[in-house]
Amino acid sequence: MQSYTEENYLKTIYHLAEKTTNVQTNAIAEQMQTKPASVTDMIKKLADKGLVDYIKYQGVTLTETGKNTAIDIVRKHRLWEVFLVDKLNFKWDEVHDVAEELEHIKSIELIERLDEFLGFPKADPHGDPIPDKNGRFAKTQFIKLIELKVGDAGTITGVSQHSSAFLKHLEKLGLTLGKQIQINDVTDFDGSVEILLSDKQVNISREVAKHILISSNGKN
Amino acid sequence: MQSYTEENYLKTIYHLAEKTTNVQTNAIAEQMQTKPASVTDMIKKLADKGLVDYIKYQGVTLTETGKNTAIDIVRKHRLWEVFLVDKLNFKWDEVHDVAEELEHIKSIELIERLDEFLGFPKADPHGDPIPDKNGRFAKTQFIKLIELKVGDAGTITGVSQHSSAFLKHLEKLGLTLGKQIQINDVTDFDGSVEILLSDKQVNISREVAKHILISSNGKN
DNA sequence: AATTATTTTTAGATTTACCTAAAAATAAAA
DNA sequence: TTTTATTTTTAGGTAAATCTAAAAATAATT
Repeated sequence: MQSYTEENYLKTIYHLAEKTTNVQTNAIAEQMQTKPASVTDMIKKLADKGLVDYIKYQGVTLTETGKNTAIDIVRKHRLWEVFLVDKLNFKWDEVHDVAEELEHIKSIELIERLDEFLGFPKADPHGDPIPDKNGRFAKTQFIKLIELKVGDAGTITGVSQHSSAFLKHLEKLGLTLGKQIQINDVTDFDGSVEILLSDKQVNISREVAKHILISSNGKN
Repeated sequence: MQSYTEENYLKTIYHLAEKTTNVQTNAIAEQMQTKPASVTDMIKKLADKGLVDYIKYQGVTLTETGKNTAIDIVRKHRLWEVFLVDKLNFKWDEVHDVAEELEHIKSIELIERLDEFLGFPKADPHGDPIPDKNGRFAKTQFIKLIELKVGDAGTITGVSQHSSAFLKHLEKLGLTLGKQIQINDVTDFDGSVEILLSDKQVNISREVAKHILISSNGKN
């Protein structure tokens, strides 16, 4: 059984490990709004519990057990987000903080039943995949919108940026999950992208285009 | 802003205050499965924060602020219980522990929306009243089943005992909330009560009868 | 390779919520 | 009204998760 804090460390390490194999102390500290010294302390504790492998000055990796625990927290977080949006009508930019608390509720039964109540969703409101109860993710084939060529079409199925500002911006432009889009043009000058969104012409900056994930319809 | 632990103390004091005005240190300790010395420590802290009035050796009472905080936690607890039973199909004897965790989730918006989602319920799965967002309880007129006379009839609307064993027992006898009952006889020998429950004759012990709450239909 | 900069760890403190054991206050009984 | 019993508090200590400041290891630069 892990404490609330230990769970947060595991989750953070899990997410950071998606980018680098050995997760650095400083990176964890920054992500968790704490100091490197505190991270070192906690890492030792997690290592003692067999949740991470740790070599001094070399960063950490999750053990099998640690990874499973982290995935379980991610699962809970994302299921709660679905609940908040689908059932309680929260907007996709409002759910993160509350889910951050709800993810630590311990009952397994609760999550099983919540999953069923929500219809076993495969993705959260931002398109992030929800692992099943065995920790397995459905395979997803995302392409960043920025990588599409003129003429390519697809469906918006995710975002790789979860800040409220970004999500509200997308909402205003009408770029929400499930929407069909087609690339009309890429501006040479600033790299902004002209897209066709249900007969409407929308221009988005290169920065925005980087963080929209598309699943292509057939040909690619 | 209170800690998880402080909230639990306030809630416990609130419940104990329903029986005695000045809540004793030992009573709190017993209820919270902790030691009197720890309670004294926490009481001082709560007093410093203006959440309880405290005179040494004389027990505590909640201040207005303390009481409002406690009621808010009770509200959350009971709404989550409704959610668990109505939406996730938990049994009424299975919800307490999970609600005990959920009640500490902080978002006000969450509770407002949950309340609406559940249809603004007035009572939890055990018949306990749910305060509205201003902390006001709907007036309830309960009579203990044990106090009814032969011939009296009414509806089961609550229980004053929440142990899993008791609730399962009631479930097995068919004595669930909303059921109509009538008193057929009270046994001289052991004080057990014969009741009529949808044409069936059911005998319940005096002890059980003490903890079933009835709202009488018209005449009383 | 030596120096400088960065990252990480250690050492020693602090805060929160506990604890045990002993002392003090209050309540009950002789 | 003493004595005894109960309740409550104080004193001193522990474990978890932090912190700051300083030391040690690693990485980058000249």
